[in-house]
Order: sequence, then structure tokens, then C-alpha cells
Amino acid sequence: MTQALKFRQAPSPLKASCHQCSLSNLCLPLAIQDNDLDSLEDIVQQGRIYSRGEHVFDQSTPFRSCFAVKSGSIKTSIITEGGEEQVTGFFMPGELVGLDSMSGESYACTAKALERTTVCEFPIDKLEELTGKLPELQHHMYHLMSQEIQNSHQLAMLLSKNTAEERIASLLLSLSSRFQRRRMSPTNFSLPMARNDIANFLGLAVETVSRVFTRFQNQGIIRARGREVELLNVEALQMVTREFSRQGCQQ
Amino acid sequence: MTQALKFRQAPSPLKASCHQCSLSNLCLPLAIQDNDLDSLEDIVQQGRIYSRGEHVFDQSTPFRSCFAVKSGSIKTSIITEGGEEQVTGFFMPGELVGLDSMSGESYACTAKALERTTVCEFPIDKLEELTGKLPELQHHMYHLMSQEIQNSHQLAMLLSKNTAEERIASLLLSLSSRFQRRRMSPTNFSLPMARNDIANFLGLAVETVSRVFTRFQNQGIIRARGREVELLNVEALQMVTREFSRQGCQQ
DNA sequence: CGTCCAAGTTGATGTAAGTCAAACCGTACT
DNA sequence: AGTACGGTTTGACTTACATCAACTTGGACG
Repeated sequence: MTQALKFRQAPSPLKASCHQCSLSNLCLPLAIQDNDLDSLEDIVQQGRIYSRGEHVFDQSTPFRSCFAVKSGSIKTSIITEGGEEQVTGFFMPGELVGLDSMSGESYACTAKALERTTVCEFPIDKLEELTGKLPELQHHMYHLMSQEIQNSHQLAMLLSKNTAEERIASLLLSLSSRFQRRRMSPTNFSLPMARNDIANFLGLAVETVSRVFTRFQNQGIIRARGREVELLNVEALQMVTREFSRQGCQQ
Repeated sequence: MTQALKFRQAPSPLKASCHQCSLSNLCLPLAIQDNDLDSLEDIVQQGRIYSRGEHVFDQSTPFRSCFAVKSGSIKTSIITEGGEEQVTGFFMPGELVGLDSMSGESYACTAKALERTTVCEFPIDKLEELTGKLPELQHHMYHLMSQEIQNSHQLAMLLSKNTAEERIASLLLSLSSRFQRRRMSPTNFSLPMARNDIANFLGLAVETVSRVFTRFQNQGIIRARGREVELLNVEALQMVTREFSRQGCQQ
């Protein structure tokens, strides 16, 4: 660790500044008035920097906090007794990780940084206390959790009804819109996760994911080199996801 | 409708009595002190009786309330633009329906009574107001929503990793434990849903569900006649669900 | 009590995606 | 520069389950 770093990194927990955060229109601050922002800042802790592969938290360890992704990205997954992994989600800047763990003493999943990642930490007891005082914040928490239930239902639907192509098209479009929300290119981005994670998340074999990527590429729908992806024909992708609406329709 | 019924059914909304409800140890009252129970009773409305097949609420209609199942059972499902149905859950007495709809103006799914069913209705604005005042109730709401996220992740896992037999064994065991919580026989119960619903929920074809049922029956694990089910060998069922933990293990 | 229709079962066949195996990167490390 | 090792791609073969089709059961109802 260099001298310079030592100076900048004060002994954590370091207070984060929601006021100055560029993600305040995506993250929790989105829900509350400017003058209540201070009380949120009072409870949030600046998390440390996680490098690729590091665990932000581990399944079955005591549940203390939810984490908002500040930069980078996080993958959450459940590990079964048998050692099987199931990826349950990918989290990008402005998104809140840990909502599935609010029903027990310990984390319901493991959160792993997919790249160099920074987070803000919200200790759960303080967060609950605060949401009790700020109805809009409470409402937003309900909103976020409900959203996550819906997302998960959507995933279940994808897994049970859709083909490999449809699943991958859906994922690409989901990522695309999430990049767009952050004012980044919706058609030209770099996948934060490995093919393996995509496969696991979508209930496919790695080989299948690979094959679909090349098939899409050959059809001129996308261009992919490693993790770099370019969506050449978004409409075609949307067609693929809705392909299953072929109720007597010939195409 | 008989005379007697007309007398008992006062013009709704009728106030429900949580104090006297036999489900108070499963439902929302579980979370709060006896002296706060009155404030919960103040907001809850006695719902009407739904007969089999009736909708309790419909996807895309304005979201007003969450519903606790009092008797009977409810199936929730999403209908896609293409008209495809995806069953997202089954709800039994004491369970809360509608948590996935708290992020929008309208219900995220359709809730249909699987049999003659009664519910208690919690208007969402009043419920939010109350959870702002009762920290334990707020905590419980977080708990329930988090649980639902976990359930849905569990389902996704089942759908993406497990065989037809494993999925059905899991469902049977889940139902079993939910009957048990209600002090009913965990080994001898009647399925509230049709084979079709089971198939849809588990991402299988009806025929497959049927075949697995008979296979289990031939193996002496269960006895099934229509919707009547008897679990003859719970351990065997548990073995089936964990079968995928065969990492080099010979059995 | 017979009729009817939906729900459930059983059998035969097709297929999307898994599995196994091998080659091919890209990049990190000595 | 050479080696080593994930991650990725491609091909050949297998399989669990879907699909299609026929038959059976059972409860609602005149």
C-alpha cells in the first residue's frame, strides 16, 4: 500500500457523501427529500474497494448490512449443500444488494465482485430505524423488494418457458437498459460477467451460451469479441424475446 | 344464497377480528404485540368469499391491497403479452398475497382462488402507514418480502438445475411442511391445485407431472389418487430432492 | 342413471440442449 | 519469449423431456 493511499483511506467506517454521489438518482437517495439526505448519510458507510473475485459477503455469515453498488459490479449466488452454485443476480451501480437476506440471521447468498468494485454499506438496523421515520424511504424499500420479487418471477418464467436464444436475448436487453439508465451506451458495452456466469444464471450450459452468441453474430444481430458486446440490431433481439408469442402466427 | 347466509354477511367492508383468528400465529399478527393488534384490526377488511376459479385481483388493474389467505388457497400467475401463463406461486392460509405488486400502480400478477376461499384485505396505504408506526410490523414485512425473494430464487434454481422428479419431490415437501405449520397432517393431504398448475409452476408438461406421480407411486414413495396424496416415505422424497448432491458419490 | 366434458393417464416419437472431448485463445507469470 | 492455465469456442453424440395422439376417469348436470 502506497503512502498516498494511506492518506486518502482514513480508518473506516468512512462517511459517504450521498449529496455528491453521481448515482443519487438511481440509489436510495432517489426516494427522499434533499433535507432528509443528511439522515441517510448519517447511517451509510463508505465500503472498501473489492478487487475481482473478492466476496462482499458470504452465505450463512451473520447478516448486517445491505450494499449499494457504487462502481463495478456484483454477482450473487446460492451454494447448495451439494456444492452446486446458482447465480441469482447481477448488480450494477445504483442497485441494492442483500434484500433477499432480510428474513434471517444470515445472508441468503454470497456476493462476489465481478471486477474492481466499490460499494456503500447500509447497516440494516439503522436502515430499518430510518425507514420507520421516513415514509418515502420505507415506500422505496418496499418498491425495491417488490421489484426484486418480480425480477425473480421473470427469471423463473424465462427458465421454464423460453429457449436458449430467448433467454440470452432477454439478458442482453436487460443489461442494455441498465447501462442506458446510467447514461452509458445501450448498444456498446462490456459484459461484467463470464460466459460461465451467464450460463449458470440462465440455466444453460456454457457451450450453449457460446453457440448462441456465435449464432446471433452470424445473423448480424450482435457483434461479440470476448466480453465486448455490440448490439447491432436491437429490434431483432426484441423479436427473439417475443418470438414465443407465436400463437398461430406464421413467423 | 340462503336466508342464514344473508344474515351473517353484513354489508362489507366488515371488520375482521385478528384477536380471534386461528391464524394469528402465522399471519401478520404474529409480528406484533397484543396491544397493537387493535391498530391492525382497524385497517384490515374482511374480504368476501371467492368460489373456485374467481379472481381475487387481476394483473394490470390498480394495486390497492395485499390479501391474507384465511381459508382455501390461491394461485398467482403472470400472463404474458402472448397469452402464455406462468404460475408464480400457491398461497395457503396465513400467507400474504400481493407483495410482488408493491412496486407499481397495478398488480403484477393475477390471483385466482383454487377452491372456496376467504381472505383478509389490507389496504396498502393504510398498511404502509401502520408499518411506519410499528417497527416490528415493518420488520415483519421486510421479512416476508425477503422470504418471497428467496422462495423465487429457490424456484429458479429448481427450474434451471433439477430434474422433473426433483422438482415434484420439492413441491410435495414444501406443501407438506406448509400443511404441518397449520397443524394438519404433513403426510396426508389434498392438493389444492390441478396437475396443470403444478406442471406450469414447475416448468414441466402435464404429461411429465403425471408420469412422475405414477413413478413415485410405483416406487412406494407416495400414494396418489387424483388430488388426494399420501406421502408414504418422506425420507425417500428428501433423498430425491438432494439426489443432485451426487458429487462422486455412487448413490 | 346415462351423458358429457374436463382432467388425468399412458404410449410413441421428435428435438433442444446437455455432455464429452478437443482445440483455441488471451493474458499472467517466470 | 515461452509456458501455463482459465475462459471460450466448436464438433459429435446422448438424453430428458416436450409433443402428439389416443385412451381413461370422474364429477356435474339434465
